[in-house]
Parts: sequence; structure tokens; C-alpha cells
Amino acid sequence: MRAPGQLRADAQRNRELIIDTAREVFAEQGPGATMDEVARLAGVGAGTLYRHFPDRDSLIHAVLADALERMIALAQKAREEETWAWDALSRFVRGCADLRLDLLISVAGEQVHRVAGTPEINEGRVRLLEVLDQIVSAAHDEGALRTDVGTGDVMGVVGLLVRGLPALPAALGDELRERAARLVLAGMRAHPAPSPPEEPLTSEELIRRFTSERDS
Amino acid sequence: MRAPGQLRADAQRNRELIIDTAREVFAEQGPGATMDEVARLAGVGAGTLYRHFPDRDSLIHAVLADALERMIALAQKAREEETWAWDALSRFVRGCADLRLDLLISVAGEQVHRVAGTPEINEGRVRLLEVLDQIVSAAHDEGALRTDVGTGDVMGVVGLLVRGLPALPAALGDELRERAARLVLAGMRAHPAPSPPEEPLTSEELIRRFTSERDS
DNA sequence: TATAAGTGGAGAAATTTTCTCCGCTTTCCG
DNA sequence: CGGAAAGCGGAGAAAATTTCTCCACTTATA
Repeated sequence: MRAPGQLRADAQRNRELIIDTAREVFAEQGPGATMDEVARLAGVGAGTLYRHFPDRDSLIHAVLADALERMIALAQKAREEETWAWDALSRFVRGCADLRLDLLISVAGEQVHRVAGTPEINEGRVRLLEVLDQIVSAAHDEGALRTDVGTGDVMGVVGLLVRGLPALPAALGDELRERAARLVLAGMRAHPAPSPPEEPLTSEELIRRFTSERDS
Repeated sequence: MRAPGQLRADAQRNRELIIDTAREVFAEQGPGATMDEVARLAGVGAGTLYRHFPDRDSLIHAVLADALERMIALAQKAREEETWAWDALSRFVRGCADLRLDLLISVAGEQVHRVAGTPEINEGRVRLLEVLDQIVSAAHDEGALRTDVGTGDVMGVVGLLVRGLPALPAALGDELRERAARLVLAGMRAHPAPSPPEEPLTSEELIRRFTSERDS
């Protein structure tokens, strides 16, 4: 028995599939990507897309709300499950980079400006910053986080990391981002832990991987 | 007296103006931005744009070549003028972030793929990596740069930084990027210099500035 | 000042994007 | 299982956007 407002199972699946796809497409092409492109990549017809989201704004809004919820969940889970606030912070920063949440960064962009001011989004933003503030100040208290690094810095760094390096072979882009995240976290430590030495990424290696992965 | 192939002075000015504008527009909207938009923002007529660059490819190519030259000049100047390789590296990373060179990152992107393989561009890429390699290994030698950070890491980090945070009030975006650059550089130091403590960017401050600068 | 080089921008033509419509398929309740 | 309601895909008309030419006008240079 289905409640009256409830979607049919396949419709619910499609709805989520569309949001997931849209998040990635928007992340790669910006919020101006065509609706038909989103539909095509989601593997649904244009009609299906428009039934769920009558216009671009409502799709963008759904993506934003969904992305915010994911970040909040990520932050809460990290805070609850990690013993040290530093580890929670580290997990949050890395986790965000994996979420492909570009759009969130544009919360003030012209394109998404009119949908980013809804009560739902604003309230989500506040909730996220609350959790992050807790993590950040706990990390300060345990002496792991530089005192001159605040929640705003964390969000700024996350904003850069989530954008990634499009246009690069995915595996290479992901690795560069992961390495950058590690550098940023190292730079945030109050008393830098001696990270175990590993191999640097040389320019030869960069070019070699760039070429071979692109052509494969 | 003008050499026969030489452009008239105003035409030369316009040509450079168009390249500069295109670099910024491409940085913000991706290489798919409309030609007319580039012309409009450059303050020239569509006809002028098309006379200088008959098609999108030739404009993208000119922007790429110009951007590469700027990065090379930046790296060379930093290497020559700074006593310490670390300072040269630091200057290069910050300098790149200011150049709005997004497009360069997409050197492999589908959109620019066909123009990024020209001998001119390839040769420029090699020249840039040569200078950077010199700076990076000198920084290793002076013990300032972590041994597990290579030229590829530097380029990866620069790639993230140059993209910036569009859609944010410019001043705020620039500051977040500057702060992120400092964190990254701190994370790259072998024996972190005790950076002078300054104020953290709190979430309240982030929101306050975001709101007030957006509305102004 | 004369001449050739360069310019702007209106607008036709081409392309892209949006979004509806409807015959067909799937879910799900009894 | 069978019927009804919900949902689906995608062709294609209509709208919007983008490209790119053309030429009367302006500007730089010798």
C-alpha cells in the first residue's frame, strides 16, 4: 500500500538517478548544462526528466538540497565515529572531494542564486556550518589544528578541492586531488605530524600518465 | 613605417584585449563560452573578433599559447629574482593563482584537445616543466621542500588554485584562494616555518562577508 | 590629407535547447 | 493473475541562442 503522495518505486529510483547524474553533469559543465544532456546521461527520456523537474531551477534546487544533506551527513558521521577531531576534519575534507559537489560552491552564482535562497537551503547551510564549527573547535582544543585556521578556511579549501581537475583523465585527476588534499591537511596541522615519506610526483611521471591514460 | 605583415597599432591592441578577455571568460564559463560574449566583454564588435580569430579553435589556441608564455615568464622571473628556491616556488604558486589560467588545466579536455597538441603548445609545456623542475629540485636541495612533493604535485595544486571559486563575490573568492594557497605551501614545507599567527576565518565571518559583498 | 586598414553591430542563417504529447510499459493492489 | 493507474521514452515542433557575414563608417599612418 502506497501513501497517496508517494512515488511508485521505479519513479523514486529515477528521481534519485536524475539528481545523482545532474550533480555530476553540473559539476563538470556548470549549471548551464542542457537538460537533455542530463536526461541522456541518466539514461531516461526527456519526458521523465521534465515530469520530475518541470524546469532547470527545480532540478538545481533538488541537487543543492541533496548535496547539502550529503555533506551534513558526512560531517556528522565523521564527528561521531572518529575519536580525534583532527581525524574527523581530515575525513570530512577528503570525503567532500569525493562527492563531486561543485554546485554547492556556486550557491551564490547568478545561475543558482535564485534557488539558493530558499529556507530549506539556508537552513541546511546553517546546519552544516554548525557541525563543522564543532569539529573545528574540537580540533583546536586538542591542539591539532592551527589556531589561525577557521571553519571558513576549511570551506574554502573544500570548495577548491571539490571542483577537481575536469578535462584530465579521471584517475590522474583524482590522484592529483587526493595528493593536494593531503598537502592542505598537512598545512593545517599545528604541529605537523611527520608524514611517512612516499614518492613525489615528478613531471616525467605526470606527462607519462597523462599521455597513457588519455589514450586508453 | 610598418612591416608588411604588421598589424596597425589599434588592431594589435584589440588583439591582445581579446585574448585577455577570452582567458577570463573561458576561465569562468569554460571553453564553450559564446564568441559574442567574448566580443561584448572585450568591448569590440563581433566582426573584429572574427577578423582576428576566424573560429573558436584559433582563439582557444591563442589563449593557451599566451597563458603558457605567462606562466613560463612567471617561473623564470621567480627563479632569477629570488635567492631561495622556496621563495621562487611560493611566488610561482601564488602568481599562477592570480593569472586566471583555468583553460591551461583543460589542455586535455575534449573541447581544447585538438588545439592543445600543436607543436607550439607542446613545446611550451615542456619549457614550463623544465623551469619548474629546476625550481623544485633546488628547493629540495636547500631542504625547504618535502622530498615527497614533486613538480607534478606543484602543477596539480596550481591546477586547483587557478580555478578559483567563481560565483563568489570576487574579493571573498580571492581571499579564500590566497588563504588556501598559503595552507598548501605550508603543507609542502619540509620543516614548517612557524608562520606568524593571524586570524582564522570563522563561519560567522564567512557568512557575513558573503552576504554583504554579494549585495553590494 | 589621402589611403588603406580596421571597426561595430544589425541581422540572416544555422544550430542548439526546451519541453510537450501520446502510444507503450511497468508497477502494484486486490 | 488481471486491470487500472502511474510512469516511461523519445520524436519533433517551437523557441532560443549562437555563429558569422557584410558594409557604411572611423581611425591610423605615410
